[in-house]
Amino acid sequence: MERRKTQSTEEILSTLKDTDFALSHKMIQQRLSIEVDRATIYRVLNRFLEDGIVHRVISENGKQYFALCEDCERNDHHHNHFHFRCNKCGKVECLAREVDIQLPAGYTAENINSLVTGICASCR
Amino acid sequence: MERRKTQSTEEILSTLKDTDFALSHKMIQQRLSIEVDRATIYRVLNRFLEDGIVHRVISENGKQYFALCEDCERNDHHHNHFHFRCNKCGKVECLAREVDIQLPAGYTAENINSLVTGICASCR
DNA sequence: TTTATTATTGCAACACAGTCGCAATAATAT
DNA sequence: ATATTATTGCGACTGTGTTGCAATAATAAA
Repeated sequence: MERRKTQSTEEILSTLKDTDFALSHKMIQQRLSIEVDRATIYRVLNRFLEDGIVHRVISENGKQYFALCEDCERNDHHHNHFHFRCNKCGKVECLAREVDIQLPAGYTAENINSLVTGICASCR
Repeated sequence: MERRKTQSTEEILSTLKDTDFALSHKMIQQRLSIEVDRATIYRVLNRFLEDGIVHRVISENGKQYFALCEDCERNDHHHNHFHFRCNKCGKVECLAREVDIQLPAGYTAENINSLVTGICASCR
């Protein structure tokens, strides 16, 4: 199953590259210079996820937000950093701070989703 | 706006008390001995939230899970603990470990949602 | 106990996120 | 230029959570 270079994927990727915070599918759609179907955006993003190009955060509003991976290798992701969503401007940022998980004995972690909501510095 | 003691609220509350992990609205509905409308369950839970009786976690599946507050005062909540959802049995547990938030300068936190998914000890 | 007040409920309808099947399209290989 | 098949758009669908409204029921007052 090879991946093909299409206008949609290119556009979505460059949108993500142009932004230094995480985006919901809707935010992405609005920023695209071409019209792309909702379902397609989700499919592209899910492909990016599989390929380790982006990571995903779930916010308290139940929505998915996507952001480019910074220093991830295909099989060595470290997305155990905190995220922050501003209740005013709605931006979801990746925070530098890492989450140090210490699970009880016998528990194994597969995924971490850590999000703090509040007011960001520029909205204060 | 006083609160009234109804069969629904009593049932939902005791369901939460009987369980040592967080429940989705559906899990609650299934555990009730009486039939309660979906909307009512949500309304009751949201009232509980307002009153500081329960706290809510959002999981990676986008669903809300509710659990009784343990040592919370009405105006002094500390829900900055981690949660864990098992990918096998689906249980969402509150972990003892607290999250120590250290936000960048100028940021203020209002809410924390920290969830780790994986496999729990009993499902391993 | 009866009556009045109003919080709560059930129902239906809704908004929204995310997914999926399918036929049409377009990117790559031949 | 042609064949292959990944990708797309469309529509339909599932599920979560919310809301308006009239009916019900819990409490207070008489």
